[in-house]
Amino acid sequence: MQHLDDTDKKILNLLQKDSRLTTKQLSLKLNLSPTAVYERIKKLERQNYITNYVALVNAQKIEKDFVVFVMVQLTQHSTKNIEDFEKKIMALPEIVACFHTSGTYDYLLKINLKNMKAFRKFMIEKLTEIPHISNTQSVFNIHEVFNYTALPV
Amino acid sequence: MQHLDDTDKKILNLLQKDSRLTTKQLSLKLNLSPTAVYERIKKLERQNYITNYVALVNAQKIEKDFVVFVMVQLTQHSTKNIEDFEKKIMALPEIVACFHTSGTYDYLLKINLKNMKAFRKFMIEKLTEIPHISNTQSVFNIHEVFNYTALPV
DNA sequence: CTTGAAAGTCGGTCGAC
DNA sequence: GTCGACCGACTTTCAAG
Repeated sequence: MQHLDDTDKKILNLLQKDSRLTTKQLSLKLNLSPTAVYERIKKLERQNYITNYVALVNAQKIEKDFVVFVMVQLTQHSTKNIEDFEKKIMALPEIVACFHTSGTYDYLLKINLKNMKAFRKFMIEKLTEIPHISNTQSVFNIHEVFNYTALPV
Repeated sequence: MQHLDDTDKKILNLLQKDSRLTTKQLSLKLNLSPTAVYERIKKLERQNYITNYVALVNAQKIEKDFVVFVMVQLTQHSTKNIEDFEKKIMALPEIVACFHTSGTYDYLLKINLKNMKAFRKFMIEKLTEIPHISNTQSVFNIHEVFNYTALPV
């Protein structure tokens, strides 16, 4: 499968919103047989268009809805420093995303915590303990307008 | 359920990584009966700890792995302007996340596109068409170190 | 691609502890 | 809270067109 046809795209868009849709339900939406839908999904999985299926958890309910974006500048950009830094970052469960970025700062981190107090503790005890950091800037999330896991196909 | 016990937390952590685990598979990992696991999952769903189940799609395969973070400054912060802006932003499928933030800029947008050319087109034809924007700064993703959908419970 | 059928598994419900 | 048993619905595979 070199490119996806409209039916494949519809399947991907639907499953990105709700992976619990059965082949039967999908077959009704797509005017296809359940077997055909099944074969297409298996193909999408086999060819790695679909990487995995996950449950999404409510950050508020588990008290992890205080979100901060921390931009980090490194002292030097040697391979060793970068590998060192990324390794240390990966070990911190509060950091849910880490992007190596262009611009003034080298990394953009997304942190999920309980509240400001937890953030203060995290910064003092964990992030500033990591070597090679020269400077950070924290941007606080005031309101999450939206944050999709789905990509438009 | 006011608070989650260790078993609930384990279930949430496991399902956040792979929602296709059956109650039977979970029961073996947790030394519990499948029914007990089933009841706990249903409770977690009912009480909105688990909001939904989704398929994750490989951004590379669908040519949407060029990621840019755009920070946006508004001209004025009136309620009308904010509502207006957020509404327009929501209508753009390239924008996969939008956070109202503290600091110099008012919004942090995450954009998924094919390449730089598509980004240029997006900026010229779509983003700058939106009213009330005074200033933007684009930060390009050089490398995604990690980007989890799972939160540590 | 379709239909139909078969086998095995799972989700979901039940009564009982 | 736990468990074992049950049944219908589903997934998954296959044959045939």
